[in-house]
Amino acid sequence: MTNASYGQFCPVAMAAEVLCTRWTMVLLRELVAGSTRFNELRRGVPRMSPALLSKRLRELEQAGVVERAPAPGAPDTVAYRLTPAGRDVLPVVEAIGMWGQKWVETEPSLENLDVELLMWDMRRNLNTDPVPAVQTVIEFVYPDLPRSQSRWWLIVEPDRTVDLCHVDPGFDVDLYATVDLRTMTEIWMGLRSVANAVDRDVLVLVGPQAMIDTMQSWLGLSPFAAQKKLAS
Amino acid sequence: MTNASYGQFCPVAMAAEVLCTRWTMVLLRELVAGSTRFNELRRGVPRMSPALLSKRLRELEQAGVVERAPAPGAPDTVAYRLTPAGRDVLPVVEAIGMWGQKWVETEPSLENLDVELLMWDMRRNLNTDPVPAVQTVIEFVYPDLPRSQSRWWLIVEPDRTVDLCHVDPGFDVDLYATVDLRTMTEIWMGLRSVANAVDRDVLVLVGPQAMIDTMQSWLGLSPFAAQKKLAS
DNA sequence: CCGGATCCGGTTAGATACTG
DNA sequence: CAGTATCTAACCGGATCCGG
Repeated sequence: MTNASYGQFCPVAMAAEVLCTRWTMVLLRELVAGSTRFNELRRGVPRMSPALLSKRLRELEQAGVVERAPAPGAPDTVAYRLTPAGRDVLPVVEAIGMWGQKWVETEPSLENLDVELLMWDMRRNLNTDPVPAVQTVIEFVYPDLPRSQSRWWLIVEPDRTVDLCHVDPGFDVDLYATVDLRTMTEIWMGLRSVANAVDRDVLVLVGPQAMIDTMQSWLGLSPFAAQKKLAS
Repeated sequence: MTNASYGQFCPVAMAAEVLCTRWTMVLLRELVAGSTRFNELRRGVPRMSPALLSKRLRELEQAGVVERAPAPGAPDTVAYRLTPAGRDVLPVVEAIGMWGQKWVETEPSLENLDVELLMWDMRRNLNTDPVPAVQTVIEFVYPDLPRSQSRWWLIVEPDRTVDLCHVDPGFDVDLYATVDLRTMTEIWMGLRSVANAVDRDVLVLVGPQAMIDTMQSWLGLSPFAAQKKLAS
């Protein structure tokens, strides 16, 4: 209907009609990662226009990949959730991510840094297991960014949920990390280790030695890290 | 350059910029399957315009996924081959194909039948192991198609190479298969078994009983069959 | 035949603003 | 919060043509 189809009965072509339109795979990554609200999805794909996002969500709904439902707790708003078919795109997203991590030249895309996207992803992928079971606050300071974007707080609650603030929440800070955006992005992508960044003084950590020593593990990294090199 | 990028450093987004533009995944399927020549690729994606095919091949070359080289035996023409990065898209193509086989409604796409595409894929995916090591000729007759498209010959040479003809090659035929295009497509996609089609008289096989009995295995099916149902 | 290039009309996507 | 509306730029499909 909206898309002219590839006109093939091959499963690859049939799936590509649904999954390989512009922005769709990136949107699916957001859904797989657990975002459900329209504006939550928008934060994950900030350069996608809301009109196109709305259109893609409707197409995915039509294809049986997502379903719209009233949001729990706010029945007058909408939550988008993956159907069983949608949850089954996880292997596809993983395969694509693995390929990208292994084979795409990172230099050009390291020009497109976005601190909000980075912090948002860190919030989502933080590995809370090694973090003590009391409220823990980590402040990130990016001296190279304008003041309005230079300070971020990750708050791990005792129940292991993670909050992200970009205004001072007023809690005591357990660990300070001062770093430039590019370095932090490289670490998060698995292109560089915490230890290496500390050694070269591009990442400065202030806090309990135990947290510093385990940072590499609780950072969690992107699900695609460990795929390539650690350019050490 | 040609595509506005997603502007994200996430591996999924970076890979999707390269792999998830229109027609690209279907083209990669052809390359993974072993096609190398421009017009050979065109036969695999008959509804893709040659201009766009040319453009995509250049983009994939630029991305390090394919490489152009003089064709062996015809040095004034071109062969497109996958690089190591290109061969590594196989898991992606497989994941997408598996998802399509499992989750895409087949009814609409069964409207887009194409006998040439089907026979071309059969030629490529025929499992020659169970076929005797002498020249073996199988004739497919599609009574529902116009005369110019109704008869096809698959020739398995003693060295296990497979040729496809749509004009009578004049060889003795070992096995005749009379079938309608939709049924044969369903069988090839794994949506229906040979035995079921024979039972319902929509597939008529004439030839040695041994070949008939093993047809389900030497047909080979698409690499994605066996993923779902056999709607029996 | 092979390997494209060129032109043109229709569709899709991006940017920005706005609304219930 | 959850989208529309509108306008413009980019892309795509289809046909045709061209040099070896």
